[in-house]
Amino acid sequence: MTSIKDIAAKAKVSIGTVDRVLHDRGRVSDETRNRVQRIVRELGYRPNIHARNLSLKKVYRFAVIMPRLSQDSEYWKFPANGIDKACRELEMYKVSATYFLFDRYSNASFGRAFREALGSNPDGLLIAPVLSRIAEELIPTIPQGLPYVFFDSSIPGTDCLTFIGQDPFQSGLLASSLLQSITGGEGNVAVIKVMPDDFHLRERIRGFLTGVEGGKTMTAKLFEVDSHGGEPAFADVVGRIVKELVPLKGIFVSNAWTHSVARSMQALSAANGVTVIGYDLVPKNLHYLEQGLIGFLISQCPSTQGYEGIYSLYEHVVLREKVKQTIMVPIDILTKNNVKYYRG
Amino acid sequence: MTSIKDIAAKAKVSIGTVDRVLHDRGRVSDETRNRVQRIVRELGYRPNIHARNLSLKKVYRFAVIMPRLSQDSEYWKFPANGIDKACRELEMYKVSATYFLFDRYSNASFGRAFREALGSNPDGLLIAPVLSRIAEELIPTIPQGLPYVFFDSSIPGTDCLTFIGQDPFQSGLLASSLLQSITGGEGNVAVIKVMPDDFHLRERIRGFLTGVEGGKTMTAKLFEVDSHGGEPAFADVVGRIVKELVPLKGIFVSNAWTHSVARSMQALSAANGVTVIGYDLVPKNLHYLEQGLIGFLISQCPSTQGYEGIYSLYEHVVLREKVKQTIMVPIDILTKNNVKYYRG
DNA sequence: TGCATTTGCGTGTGCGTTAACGCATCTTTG
DNA sequence: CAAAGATGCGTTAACGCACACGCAAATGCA
Repeated sequence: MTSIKDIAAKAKVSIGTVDRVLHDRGRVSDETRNRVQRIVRELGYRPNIHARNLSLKKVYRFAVIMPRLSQDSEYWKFPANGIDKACRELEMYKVSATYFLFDRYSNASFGRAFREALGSNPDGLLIAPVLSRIAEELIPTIPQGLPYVFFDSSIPGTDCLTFIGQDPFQSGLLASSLLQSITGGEGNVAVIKVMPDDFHLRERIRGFLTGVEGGKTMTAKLFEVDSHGGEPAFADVVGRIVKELVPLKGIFVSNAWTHSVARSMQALSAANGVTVIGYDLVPKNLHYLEQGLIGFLISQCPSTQGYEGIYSLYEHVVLREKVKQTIMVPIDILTKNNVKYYRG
Repeated sequence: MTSIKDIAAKAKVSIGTVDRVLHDRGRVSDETRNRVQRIVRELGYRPNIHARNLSLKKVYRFAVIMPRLSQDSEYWKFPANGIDKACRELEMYKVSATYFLFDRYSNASFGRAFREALGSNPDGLLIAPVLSRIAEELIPTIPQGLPYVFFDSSIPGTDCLTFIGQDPFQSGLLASSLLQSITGGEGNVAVIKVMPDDFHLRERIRGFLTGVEGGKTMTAKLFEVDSHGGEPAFADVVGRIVKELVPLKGIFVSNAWTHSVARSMQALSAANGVTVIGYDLVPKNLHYLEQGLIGFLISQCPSTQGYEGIYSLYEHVVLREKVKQTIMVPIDILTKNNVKYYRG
């Protein structure tokens, strides 16, 4: 471990000069600066984090901009758990996170959260840009030099520090592959597109349909349902599915509303022989998975996403290390037999 | 954050006295000791980890006792990766690990590794007690107060700090459930028990058979194969399976030798319509999974096991915190469609 | 030339903990 | 009863870094 002292000795200057070079606070001649910088590189100097934290008074505050925790069947609680866990681990490094939550269906609400977050003068942003239209508009207003990390979904063309998420196309492909294994590659399956949709959700469906096309003789039919309609809307679409597709082998649901489909299937006594595949280990889905009314859930490691998001900011802002540009989380397959070992 | 200074002030003693009380190195009157201890409790004092590390010269060395990395189809490289990752993260806390590898099939070799590990005077042990007989014998010789963590498998009746592993029974149950979904709950499946076996492996098979019994009309037949016989032994048993069980719907392999089964199935051109389920993301299994000759692999998050093992020791020895008694890792289901997002 | 400002650098202090050291008091021992 | 040891406690120097301060020398400006 080379310390600032070793550098100073080798460069024949004082530690004060080395400090000025490292922190770029001027008052150093070009010649000295270059010499010190060369030696820093040569010795692979990395500041001792303990010494730094001992002397540093600065606290690091990260702003988290994401949907309200209760929305999407309480899905957002999971990323929040990961964020909280990371903050607990990094507490001694003076890292903290503040939430700015928005209504997942309101651009105005996103805008408010976004502005409030920036107004709090944070050291970094962790954003779930589920409302891509408004996010795309506001991202450029982030001050130069303020790092921001996307999780869940991304906004192309921005220079975010890191993106953490799942490959939605591949997850759809996986779902279709599972369903084909079970049906023997034959029969009717329904694809439920839950509206309002977003890029992520469309990619899942595209992946699923691509898988079906590449398979044998399984046929898939797309159904749309507006989630604002709540349970009745799902009951309605499931009713249509059961009537139209005979014999029905499986249903693919494009997001966490899977439980509403399972519930409707149960209500119609139509669940027998039909495999329901959907997304996310939210409490209601867990219930139907355990009952056997949902066959598989695909999980996108939401708490990991939150956790890694904070860590990415920490490594960049506090440790000043290079961080990964993208972190793809695993596509976890959950059944009633392994679900108890996943915590989201 | 209350510091040792605050305690000293409140107790009207010097920080030296507080330090002596905290570290229990005598030379303090009972009255003073009690007063200080009370204040420590009242103020909820926790040492500042940065200050501690800055002043501490002690390095923590953990000894890792596990099979040679090349064994079990290179399975053990994965836990080693997790261990290395943890060590990299904890490098600044002066934590390091030393490997003491043994031959997975030799009690004498385990004994040697064990004695060498103890001889190196470590601050903690991380052990994969795959040779349960000899391990059971040697564990009691661990000096009092030296913490040890088991991963992969456990030795009941010992007071290890933590056990990290997977529920093997449940993983077998999961495998049978997957196979029943695919076969529609009917037809013949083969169960391959790879010898020499151990508790873990037997539990997986017990789980699988329990699942089959609870199902519909699927019938399972058990086959044993000695892994010392290598590829020919597997070719032989697969030949028998294909001949005996007609029509064959699936094969469950109890450990990482799954690739040899897939290979033999391919050689016999008997892979069509047969779903092979086995364990562990070792390189050869990955290959056959991608080819579609292995349908599912069950992974036990081996790198996580190594990672968590080191962390458990770290938290106990360095931070002196309470740690979890058992950590059950998820039962990951891998297919060719999601495998690329798992790194073991 | 004289004075003010800037530039280049070294010094010193604080952060909280550890642990070696040392100074008084007592207590035991020959 | 003096010497030797034990007891109870305070003092202080690291540990590596951040940052304020201050002192010369160099430079600018009149």
